[in-house]
This record gives sequence, structure tokens and C-alpha cells, in this order.
Amino acid sequence: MSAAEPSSTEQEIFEAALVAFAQHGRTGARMQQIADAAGINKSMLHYYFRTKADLYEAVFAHTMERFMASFDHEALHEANTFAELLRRFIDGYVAFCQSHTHAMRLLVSENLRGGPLLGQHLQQMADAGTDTPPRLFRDAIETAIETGEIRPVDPDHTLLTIIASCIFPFVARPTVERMHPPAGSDWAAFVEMRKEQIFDVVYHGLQPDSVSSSSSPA
Amino acid sequence: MSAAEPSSTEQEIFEAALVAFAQHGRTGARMQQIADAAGINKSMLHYYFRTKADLYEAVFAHTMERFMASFDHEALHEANTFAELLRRFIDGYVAFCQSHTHAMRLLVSENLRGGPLLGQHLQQMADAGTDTPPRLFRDAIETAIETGEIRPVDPDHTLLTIIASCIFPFVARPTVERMHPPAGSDWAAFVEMRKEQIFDVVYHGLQPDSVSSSSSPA
DNA sequence: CGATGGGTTAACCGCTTGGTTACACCATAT
DNA sequence: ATATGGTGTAACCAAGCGGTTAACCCATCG
Repeated sequence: MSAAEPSSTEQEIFEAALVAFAQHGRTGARMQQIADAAGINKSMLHYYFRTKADLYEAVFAHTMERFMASFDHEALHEANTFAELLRRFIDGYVAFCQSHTHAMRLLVSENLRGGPLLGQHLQQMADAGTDTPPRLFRDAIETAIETGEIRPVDPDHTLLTIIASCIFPFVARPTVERMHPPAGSDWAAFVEMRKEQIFDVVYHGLQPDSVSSSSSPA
Repeated sequence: MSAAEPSSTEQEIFEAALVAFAQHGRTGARMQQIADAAGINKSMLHYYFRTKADLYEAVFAHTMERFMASFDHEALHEANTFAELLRRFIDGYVAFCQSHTHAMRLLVSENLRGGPLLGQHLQQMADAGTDTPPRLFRDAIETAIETGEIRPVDPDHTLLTIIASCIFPFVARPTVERMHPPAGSDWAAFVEMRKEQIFDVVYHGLQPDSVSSSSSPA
């Protein structure tokens, strides 16, 4: 089922389309502008992807796959303590947002639209029996609660809080850069800082109440 | 300074345009569709707001004002303890997101575009000497750190985490509803739950380490 | 009464848009 | 050399777009 390695131009189109759709949305993006960004003739867009809708769906589907895969990378399975798992989850997730910023923005854009494609993809994934990706980490929260490693909290909400904290800065980057000067001057450093700060607050926020804590994270 | 009370139809246009721009972005929204949603003739759009760009800027400016004002409501000033302030800030902010969901989405959409208008507005606000709105709460975090009421954390990152946790569910609502069933069946209840859960994690996350509190400067 | 002027409408205009067509290029296979 | 088929381009087209026009309605007022 794996797609054959796409041609160079097809790849260029993909990248250009991703950026355009992420910035201006499905209807707002212009085929001509995508063609220009890809350095090709407009007709080539229709040669590789028949219509604008097809192109959007192709880009979206690919984005969705990468997004899903991002939740289940090897590093997570190697974690021993929950603290370590949390650390790796946040680090990995923020890193993913950084290296796939446009992809994340496309997903947000689709959400703003009402997310019809989103529901479609999640549905067919559910039908295929594939579990919702963050399940691994979500379950880890539940077990950590059972073992008393962390406070009893709502796993879903906690997960949502973490994901929101990781994604949001990349989605609202212009605002963040304006309101938080350090982010504007050195984004990469800000992102690294962010990983630690999210972990810091969430980790402490999950510590059992009165009882002491175990070891400090790696 | 205060604008005169707009006519009924002008209000209708505003609402319709807000929704359309939030959903499809500045370029994606269609004037005809806005007119239809407002229940008026397309020409009226150009009668009240000369061009599409004008309409967008008007809606955006108004949204921006409401957004800024949301950070400084009375309830915040009445808080005695930091915990109380935090509680009120989160409650108020989530409530605002709920009652002005489309406004929040418009801001996100503008951010996805690169946020030129955003920078413009923030800039002219800075020129006017008005402080960046969340400053009040941000400063409260700093003082709470100094008094040892909470752990020494980066105020900006903490604020960002809180804001992200509040806003994100409304921006990515379709995804959230799919991945977290309770949200899909009863959104209002989910939102109330969310207020508490955000406070819960953040508040515990800011608690001083079990041992005493030594005031360490930032 | 008729004139004024804000609110409203249908019809229209020119440009932009997504999409198509016909044709040119150029490797490779016959 | 010459078909062939994937790759690329310029020119074109109909529909959709933002925006304009001219007339209409109707309250207010001289």
C-alpha cells in the first residue's frame, strides 16, 4: 500500500501546496500561487493532481498520516518512568511541531473549516481498527495514576493540555513573537526553552499531593 | 472614542462576516456568502464597508478590541490570593472563548496568514502606551513568585501554557470532539470540566516544592 | 405636494479563478 | 528514423469573483 517515491516536481508541488493551504486555507489558496512557489507551470498541477480538491485532499491525507505517526515514535517505548515518558512525549511533540509547522497549521486550518476531512479520516481509521494515536500516552497516564506515580487527574484533559501547550505557539507564532520578545529574536532557543517549561509545569502539576516525589527527571 | 451604535443590518453583516472569515480566512471567505448569511443583498456589503479588505479589517479590529478587553475584567481585581486570581483568569478566559469562539478563530486564522494586521494593531497599541493586556496577570505571577506563593517559573511560558490550554480546544474543536467523546456529546459540560482541569494542573504545577520557599530572583 | 437622502435592490462589468486544450520537447524502444 | 509516452508549456475558456451602476422605495421635511 505504500506509495511509490514521488517525482521531484510532484514533491515540489506538495511542499508548495502545503504551505499555501496552511496559510490561506483550502479555498483561499490559489493554484497559480502554488505553481509559482513550486517553480512550475500551472498546468502541471492538474497533470499530477486533477483538481484543486484532489490536491488538497492528497496534501491533507499525507499530513494526517505524518501527524498520526508522530504520536508513536520509538523513544516513547524506551521510557521507564512516567517522568521520562512525559519528557520524551513533550520533546518529541514539540520537535515535530517545529519540523512540520506547516503541517500542523494545515490541520488547524482544516479544523477552522469545521474539519469534514478530519472526521472522515479519523472515522476510516477507526473502522480499520487502528487506535487513536495518543492512546499510548493516554494509557500511560492512567497506569501512572493507578500506581500512584502521579495524582488522579482526567487523562484526556491532561493530554489535551499538553498537546495544546505544544502546538499553540507554532500556530499563533506571530502573536507569540510580538508578546514575548525572546521568541521573536531567537525562535529556536525559545522552542527549546518551551519544551522544558511545559514539562516543568505539567510534571509538577501531576505530582501526588502531600506525599513525596521519587527521583528527578533525566 | 466609542463608536456609535451600529444599525441592525450592519450588525448582521458583522456577525456573518466574522463567521465567514473565521472559517475560510480572509481570502477564502466569499462576499456573496456573507451577504446570504446576513440575509441581505450583496451590494449592502459595499454600501457599509466599501471593499472586502475594509470589511475584514473592520471585523478584525473589533475582534482585537474584544480580545484585549477580555484580559482585564473586574473579577480579576477582586482576587485576594494567587490561587483565586488564577481560577478567575482561567474561568474568565475559557468563558470568553466559549462566547466568542468565532472571534478567537478569526485571530488564529490571521495568525496562520502571518498576522500582518496583528502586528499592526499591537504596534499601534504599543505606541499609544497601552500595555500588552495579559500584563496584569503576568505581573501577578511574578509577585506570587517573589512572595513564595508559587514556584519560580518563567512567567511568560506559564502564561502561554495557560492561554494555549484555554484557547486550543475551541480552535481544534472538531478534532477534540472526535478524540474525546464526552466533548462531542455535551460541549458545554466539557467546557466547564475544562476550566477546572486546567486550573487543577496549572495550580498544582505552580505549587512550591514540598520544602520551604526561598525567594529566588528570576 | 415635491424634494431630499439614507437604505435597498437587480442588473451588470471586468478581472481572476480553476480547469482544458493543443502543441512542443525528449528520452527510450522498436 | 520514428513511434511512443511521460513531461512540460502557452493559449484559451467558462464560471465565479469583487465591485459598480442606476434605479427604486419610503420616511422626513420644506
